[in-house]
Amino acid sequence: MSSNVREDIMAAARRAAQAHGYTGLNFRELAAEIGIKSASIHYHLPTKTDLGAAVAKRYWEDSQAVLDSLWNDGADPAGALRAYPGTFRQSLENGNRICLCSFMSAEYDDLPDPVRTEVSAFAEINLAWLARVLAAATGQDAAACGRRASAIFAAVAGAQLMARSRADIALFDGAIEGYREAGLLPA
Amino acid sequence: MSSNVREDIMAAARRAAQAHGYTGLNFRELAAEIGIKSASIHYHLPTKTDLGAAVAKRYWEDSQAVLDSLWNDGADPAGALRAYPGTFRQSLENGNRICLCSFMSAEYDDLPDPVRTEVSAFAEINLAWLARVLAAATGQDAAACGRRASAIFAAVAGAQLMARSRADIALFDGAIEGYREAGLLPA
DNA sequence: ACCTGAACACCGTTCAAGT
DNA sequence: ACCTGAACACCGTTCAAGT
Repeated sequence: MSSNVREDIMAAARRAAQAHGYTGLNFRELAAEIGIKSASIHYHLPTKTDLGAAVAKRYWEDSQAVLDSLWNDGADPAGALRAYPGTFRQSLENGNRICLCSFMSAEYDDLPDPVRTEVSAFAEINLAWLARVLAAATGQDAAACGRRASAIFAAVAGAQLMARSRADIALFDGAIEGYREAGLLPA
Repeated sequence: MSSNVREDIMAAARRAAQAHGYTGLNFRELAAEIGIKSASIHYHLPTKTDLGAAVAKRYWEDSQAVLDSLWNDGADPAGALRAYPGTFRQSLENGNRICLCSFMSAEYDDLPDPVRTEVSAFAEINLAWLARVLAAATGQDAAACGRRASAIFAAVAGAQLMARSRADIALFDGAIEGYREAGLLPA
């Protein structure tokens, strides 16, 4: 069995980053949580940049898998669209956390390039998935689906951010309901 | 003339917080920008909590004034609604910055209570303004306008965040256009 | 292979002391 | 009233030494 420690670091760093961001990530707290010394982390992930990039990459890979399990050229694209906000709701359920990439988007100015790359990838896979689902659900052209995908992605991330600021998941549900009533999301 | 220094601190802190957040706010850089020593800032704003709360309070007060100048029980509520995303666009135009309160919403876990209070106030005045404008524009009941206000506020903040993550203001415009096409915002 | 203590250079925050 | 020196706590990183 190869390193469980590296996986433990990745998991703890992901949870921490979803609550405190890249800036708020620190080796000493991470190490204490895992039960090793902070210097040991550097054996697995040499620098903070490496850690941040690895965590963000894993994050969008996991998200990609979740989205693919939700819909992948199958039936019921409208149902997948209806379920999409739920993938963001989970972070709030999990200790009022938010999307790792939303937090890191705010921190854009202070992000090393390798981390920025992975944050962009998260947006890209969400946008691409939404555009494909929208095309299947509505039959509209690629440009229209792209704009709509962009609108839905930004809107759902925004709802999550607003809910976090009050530590109230009902605010998330309210905003999503508002999107449905307005026609941005399917009822 | 009372303290210009305090105003200089407030202005520099606001710009910094819109780019680096509350955590990224630091006395030494602020001081260097103003031309005093970092310890001197504490004479005007005793703690980082005081600074953060003062800056966030000023931020929503200024926003309130901007919104009131945009619409205050006058004619053309639909026009005011159309202009609303522009108030968020300005931050992006200003060095790819974002709403101070969006950044601080992400940082919720690390915010002292007095700062949280002012962050909440920003959301409240936006929500209240939007609900009033929507009521005037659509004639719908208070509950429906409240949900719609919540949806618009979250969506516009989300569009801003997404645009920052790519340093591309066209992504903001694209998402807003998507909201219009979907019917969340008036065309 | 994997972990650690100790040290390094650096930085934000605080407060007693200065003028 | 207004400002600062200096101490303090904490950070990411390195590296020699340990198992």
